[in-house]
Amino acid sequence: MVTIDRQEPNLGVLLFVAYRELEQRAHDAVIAAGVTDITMAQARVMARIGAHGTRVSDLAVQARVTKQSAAFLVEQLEKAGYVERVPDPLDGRARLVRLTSQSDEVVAVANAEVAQVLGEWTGQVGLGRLRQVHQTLLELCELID
Amino acid sequence: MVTIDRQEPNLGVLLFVAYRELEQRAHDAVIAAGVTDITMAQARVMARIGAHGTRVSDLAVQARVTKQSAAFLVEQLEKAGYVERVPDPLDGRARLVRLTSQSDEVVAVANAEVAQVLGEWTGQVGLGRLRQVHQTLLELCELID
DNA sequence: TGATTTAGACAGATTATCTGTCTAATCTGA
DNA sequence: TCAGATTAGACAGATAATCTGTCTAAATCA
Repeated sequence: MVTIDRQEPNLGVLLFVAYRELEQRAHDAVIAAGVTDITMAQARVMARIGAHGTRVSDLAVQARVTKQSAAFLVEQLEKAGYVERVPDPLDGRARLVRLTSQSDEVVAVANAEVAQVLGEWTGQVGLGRLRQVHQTLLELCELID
Repeated sequence: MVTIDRQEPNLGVLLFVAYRELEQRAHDAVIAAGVTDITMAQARVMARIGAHGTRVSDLAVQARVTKQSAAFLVEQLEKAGYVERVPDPLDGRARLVRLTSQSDEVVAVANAEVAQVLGEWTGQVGLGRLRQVHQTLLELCELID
């Protein structure tokens, strides 16, 4: 019997709070920078688009939504000009979703705010322990995915 | 400049994956146990109800939604019999949301599945490192909340 | 090559979420 | 003490996000 938990707040809540803080702060920063037409759900999908493009079905898996939901969000982002869809040269059925240059500023602002938050977190627990968390979660995610 | 990140997958994504795995596995287990009328959003609120009851506005803050959204989810849970609302003896405006005995089985199943997942995670990274993550997140959440 | 799987599009329904407004109770400060 | 500000929650309405189900075309597999 593993007894890491049982006392509140449990690990699930803690993971949620930390995850949500990072997401909300990044989103708030983007809004503050004048980009007001990207929702959190859209941003969640956007954040999972790889450098060379990602399929909608892969985005769906990574964002933990159905592919229909992911497709809906990608459609909004495309209409707003933040992403484009190009044919996948390796698979005639598929299309790769890619960030457009219009997203560059958004990504930069979001990354800067994430760095800011991580700085605050480092001030609280130290860089070593934050890196331990990162490394451990990395190994856990390998198990999960 | 903090450089814990910059390489994918970043900490935000890792936190999301771990959080979501725990939440989804717990929810799946509850469904598998025959309780099919609790949604993930409802469960998210339910999981934040304290032993002696919690106000809707506090649930809203903890679940990171508006109090209207929290009230809506509590209303569904109340209709389904999983929670009840009682007057708060300390504040005439407020009502405390409490779990009913009908929730006992749900909580037990969810807790058992969480323990199962944590066991799997322990197998992957060891108990010590999992506890480190828990402790560090605890301190980060103090900063955040 | 025929059967199965996969990627995505399309349609429709439901759920979750928000903003805005209102009342009553509590708290605060002069 | 009391008037103003704040807080808890209810009510209404709108929008966003999400799901299930179905379909076609392309790829994979046996």
